[in-house]
Order: sequence, then structure tokens, then C-alpha cells
Amino acid sequence: MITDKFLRRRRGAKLTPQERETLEAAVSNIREIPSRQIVVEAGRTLGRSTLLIEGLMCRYRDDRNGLRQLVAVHVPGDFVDLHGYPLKTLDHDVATLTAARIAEIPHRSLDEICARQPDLAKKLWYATLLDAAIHREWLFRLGRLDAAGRIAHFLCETNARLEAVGLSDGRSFDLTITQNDLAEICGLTSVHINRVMRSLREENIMSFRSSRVQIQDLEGLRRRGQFDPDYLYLDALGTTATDAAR
Amino acid sequence: MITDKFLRRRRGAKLTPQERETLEAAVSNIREIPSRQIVVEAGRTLGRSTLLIEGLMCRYRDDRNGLRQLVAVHVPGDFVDLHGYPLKTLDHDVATLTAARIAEIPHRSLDEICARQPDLAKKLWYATLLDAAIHREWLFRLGRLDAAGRIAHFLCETNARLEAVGLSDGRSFDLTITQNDLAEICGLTSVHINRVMRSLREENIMSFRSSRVQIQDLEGLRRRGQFDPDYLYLDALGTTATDAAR
DNA sequence: CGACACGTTGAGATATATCAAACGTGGTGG
DNA sequence: CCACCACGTTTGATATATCTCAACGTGTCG
Repeated sequence: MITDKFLRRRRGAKLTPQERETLEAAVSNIREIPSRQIVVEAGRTLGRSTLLIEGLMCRYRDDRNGLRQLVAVHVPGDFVDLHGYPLKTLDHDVATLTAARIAEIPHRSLDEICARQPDLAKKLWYATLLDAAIHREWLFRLGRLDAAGRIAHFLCETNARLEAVGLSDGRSFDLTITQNDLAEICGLTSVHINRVMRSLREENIMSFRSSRVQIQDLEGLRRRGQFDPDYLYLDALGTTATDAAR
Repeated sequence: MITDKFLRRRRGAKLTPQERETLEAAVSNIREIPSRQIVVEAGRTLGRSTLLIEGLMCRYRDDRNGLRQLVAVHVPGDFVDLHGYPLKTLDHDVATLTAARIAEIPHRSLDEICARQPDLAKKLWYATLLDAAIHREWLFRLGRLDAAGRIAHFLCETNARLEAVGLSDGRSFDLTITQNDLAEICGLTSVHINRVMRSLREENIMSFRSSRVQIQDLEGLRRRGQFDPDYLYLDALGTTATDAAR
């Protein structure tokens, strides 16, 4: 099911079966996109939005010198560029980090949903505000945490988000990105990421090898990143729950 | 008029007179709030949202050691905690930076707007996405700019936002915050803010004294902060326009 | 006038960046 | 099957931005 993971386990915004069906019906097509491909360019007028089904995507801004800052990483179930619906054009680029499968939903269909199904519309709105909440947490991460804290915080967040959609067992998950990507997420250089990750590894807190993250000491990692998952608005407290539900 | 400044000069989302009236009618009450007062606490269930009429407000997250990171600064015309409407509860605190006048709008009234006036609802949605766009720009600021760049970028942004609501002449504006606030915005210490601002002053780029920002070299300030106002979705390109309109 | 918050300056410590080189490793073509 | 290439990772040495701590200055308000 295409919209399987959308808003899954989100407190107070789960979709009803009917709403899910409406959304499924709104999908105009499904596309496979290779790794490292730009999907939406800043400034371009948009006629549809993208639901990520499989793979990883990101949003970013490049600076004058070619340095890049990622402003979001998207996991399956995320409505990647839904912001582009009310805004009509995006202020940043959107690209794949890995090969990805996406579903496209025309804005025309969203118009109908907004006109006829205010409850569903509000849940779409909610989904974009979740992104904003994550943005805020990233601001905290960049503004107040040191390198180890930033890495720890990002890994805790990604672990929690992937777990919510059944892609992490709560301790380990696939993350097919480079150390340079991590640097662009954390506002650091890849050299420094490398050194700090080594120390986290040597402290037996976590490891990141051949695209797989293993968290040995989740509590320690959380402490390092001052991570508190409240801002993800997940329904089960903590991340201990199995992903049996739904 | 209470909603005078709301979405003013925002590309493709200006309110019609009727919509404006609807919003005005939705205001349940107006409050004056002293400086440095918490208005919304994280986690509390919300029954209304706050439109800022006059003064400055902010949203922030405190870390374990009492260090604070501001994640947003709000100027008159901003619908400060509209995020709390779909989300029901906020993940961060909201407070005044200066004495402020606010209008409160019950969520019940917003429900009616969403049910009956999808176009207006979409503009409310748009307003929250503008916040998200600003969050993203702040991420860029924190992740990729040095101290001078961060200060420059923040001042350019604030100048543009205030100008859009008629509170900056494009070169100077009142900004009643401390250097410590600036530090909490820029992810730096107040000591460093002080030093870097001195150097910006000595280069005749800008000055900030007794709560007033004067920009001598707007072009230079923009260059320093790599500031491009696209993400503010203002209708007039650049910031040269007088604020005659509307 | 004194208290208090805010701004300013100095000296030294530290985290992170920069530059440069070597080291895997998986994939590809000969 | 090997040689080689491209790409990402790892490490070292040095430079630099920012922090920390501590003191002093200045304006405002009761």
C-alpha cells in the first residue's frame, strides 16, 4: 500500500481507512529515481507533490562556495515537498540520497481534498508542521550541541523516525549515506565527523560501517545528543514499542 | 485593524477583504503582555492561537545546562503559534522579547474557517509554511555561516520582514533585544557577538546601539550573510519598494 | 546613590577547520 | 583474474574561530 507509512504512529493524526483510500486514489503515478538525483529545483512552480515510498531523500541549500547544508532528511512515509502545495514554489532543492521510489500527487487532487475533506486537509497540514518541528530541533542541534552531540542527536532522531515506519529495530538500521552527507547534515566537515565517530565507536556507544548504524548504548547516545523524541509527536512514548501495530 | 499586517506583501497569499473580516471576527480577545514573559509552554494543550500585533516574540528550546537556542523571532503580523492548531500541543516554549500586544483566536473559530473557507484555510497553512521556510534558512545560517555571517544574515532577514510590515525604512529599525538574545539566535556567546559586531561597526557596515539597528552598507551586509530574500516569499523583489501599498 | 543589567575588553583554552597524504574497497575493463 | 580507477575513509600536522573566565565600564531606575 502506497500510503502505508504516511503519518504512521503520529499522535492524533492517524488516517482513517477512508482517508487513506482518498489519498491512494489521488496518486497520479509512481516513479523510481536513481541515487543523487535532483527531484525539485528551488524556484520552479510545482504542480504536484511527492510522497516518499522507499529510499532516502533530502532538502538542502548550497552556499556561495559550494558548501552544502542539508535542512531535512526524508524517510519512507514522508510527504517530501508538500510544502510546495500552499507555497507554489520551493525555496530550496530536493534530491534523492539513495535510489528511491516515490508517488506523485497532483495539486489539483489536493485542492479537492481541501475543499471537501477538511479533516484530511488538516492532517496534511499537520504533516508539514511535523517537518517544521524537526527543523526546529535541527536548529537546536546546530546551535547548541558540539560535534558528538550533533551526530548523536541525528542518529537518535533517524532511529526513532525509521522505527516508527518499521525500518529500524530500535537499535540498528540501514543508512546509506556517506560521512560527507553526515557532515552536511551536522554543519561540520567530513574529516571531523570521521574523528568524532571513531571516538563514539571506541566508547562503544555506536558504530556506522558499510551503511549500517548499530547503537550499542542507546541511553548514552541520547544523553550525548540531549535527545528527547517529544517533537516527533509519536504515539507510543519512548521507542521501546515493537512495530506490530497498524 | 488587528490583522492589518498578517501576510502583508506575501506573494500569492494576500487576504481578500472578506477573509480579513472573517479573521477579525474570529479574534476572541486582545491582550497586553509584559516583556520576557512566557506565553505558551511546551507540551500544554492549546485551545487558541496568538497573532502578534505589536512587539517582538520568540520561540526557543533550552538545553540541559540552561543554554538557550532561539528557533524563531516573531514580528508584528506573525501568527506566532498557529502551529499549535493542527499539532494541538507545541514542542517548544513561546515568549515575549519585548512588551507586546496580541490577539487571540480560539481554535474553534479556526475549525469553522477550515470547514467553510478552504481558501482562507490554505492561507493559514501557508503562513505556517513561511515559518518553516524561515527555519530552513536559519539552519543554513547556523550550519554554514561564521559569526559575522550569522549576524549579518539575521539582520538582513529582520530588516526585510520588518520592512514588509512597515516597521523598517529599509536601512534602520528598532530592535529591542540584548546582545545575549542575539547570541541565542546565532548559536554563539554574547562575548563573541560583541566582538564581531564591533568589527562590523568598524567596517562601517552596520551599527546596533540602544536598541536601534542602522545599516550603512546594505549590500555589504547581504554579502556577508549570503542573504537572498527569496525564502520570505515577498511580492516586491528586493527590498527597495516603499511600503505604500495595501 | 547604589544596585543591577548590559556591554566591553583581555588572556588563555579548546573545538573544529584546513590541507595533505595514505589507505581501503568495490567495480570495471582488458 | 588481475590491474587499475573512483570514491569514500582514515590519519597527521597545523591554523583558526569561537569559547571561557574574569574583570571592568556604563547607563538606568528605584
